[in-house]
Amino acid sequence: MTKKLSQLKQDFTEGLSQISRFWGFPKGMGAIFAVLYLSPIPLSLDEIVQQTGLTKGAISTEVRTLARMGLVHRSSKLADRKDYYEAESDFYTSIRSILKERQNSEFDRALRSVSESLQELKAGSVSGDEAEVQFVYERIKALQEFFNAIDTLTSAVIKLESLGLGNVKKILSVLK
Amino acid sequence: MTKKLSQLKQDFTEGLSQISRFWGFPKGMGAIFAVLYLSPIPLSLDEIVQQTGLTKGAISTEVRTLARMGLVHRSSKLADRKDYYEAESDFYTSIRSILKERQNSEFDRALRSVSESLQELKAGSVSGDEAEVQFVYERIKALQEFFNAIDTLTSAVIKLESLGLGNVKKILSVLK
DNA sequence: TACTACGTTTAGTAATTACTAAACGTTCTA
DNA sequence: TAGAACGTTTAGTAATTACTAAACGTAGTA
Repeated sequence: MTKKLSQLKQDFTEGLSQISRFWGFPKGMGAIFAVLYLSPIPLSLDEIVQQTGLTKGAISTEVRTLARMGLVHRSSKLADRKDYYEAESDFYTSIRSILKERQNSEFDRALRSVSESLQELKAGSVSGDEAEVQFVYERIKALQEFFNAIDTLTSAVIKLESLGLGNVKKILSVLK
Repeated sequence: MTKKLSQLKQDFTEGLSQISRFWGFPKGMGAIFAVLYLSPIPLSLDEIVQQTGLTKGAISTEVRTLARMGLVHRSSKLADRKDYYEAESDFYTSIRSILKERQNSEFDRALRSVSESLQELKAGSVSGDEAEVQFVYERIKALQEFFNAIDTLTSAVIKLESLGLGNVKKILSVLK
């Protein structure tokens, strides 16, 4: 029982869409990436429209965030006004740029607010039941230390010029 | 300038709500966790209602998923029909159970569909332009290898009886 | 047995997010 | 200068998700 290549591509795209949603991204984003990832040549906006069924507007914005995350790259041909996009094929590279992206986002702001709470407690400028204040202090401190560990870890990953299979293996060997 | 402990707790809760949303969880979930995390004693559903402003229904369901993820624990006092909840305070433990959670979820299904695509290509049961089939095959294979690496890594983390600061440091030392 | 105190489920609503369709601005071409 | 071929923005809609209010089920108490 054979299957058309186009059908296979579609199934694959479907799968990536789900994965995308699972990670909290729009499913359209997964679809766009999938189409680009399976294309041997860079595609224009309109070609992506054709292959995904989404509208130009949606793709225009989503492809931009994909580019910001380093998952796709924009290029252009001389004497052609169209933009072309192709998928980054080294996922380790992508991961790094996603992490980088996330470091200076909303998350950081929220994180900072946790730090602030801790500062206030440290400075003794919080009134309330002594024992409870102490308890809350310990807890928030523990949380912050955890966040710091995560942050250190991601920074380390970002700094690697390539997280490759080699590094993954190294990590594995240390962990067992 | 001093601040009431209750105010500080509220700010902190606000912060965790944002972080929760950032990671694709309902913000209420973050709030519930925050309240439990800052409480020296386990809290009943109704106490959580009071401190978060959410309804019992919502909390009932969300606290359950928190428990499934290993972020909170349910307990009960003798001669008291109420359920009590307290936060897991070792985040490394939490991470492990979250990872465990995720391994047998939607994600796996989607992942398997990718594997299937690969199988079909391997078996030669896909018709289409030869060169393109080959290209698609290479790409999907690369993706799967990446997924496998991730999977191996998370499995390794899950197996550690404790991912502690020690292990984090080990990883760091290997990476640089 | 009926009453109360709880947690859960359900049906509906509010809020958020993903998307569409169409107007728009810019740049190139004639 | 007008027109065409683009990508982008915007205003509105559809779909999804988070939540509320209230009915429900169960177990313990009088």
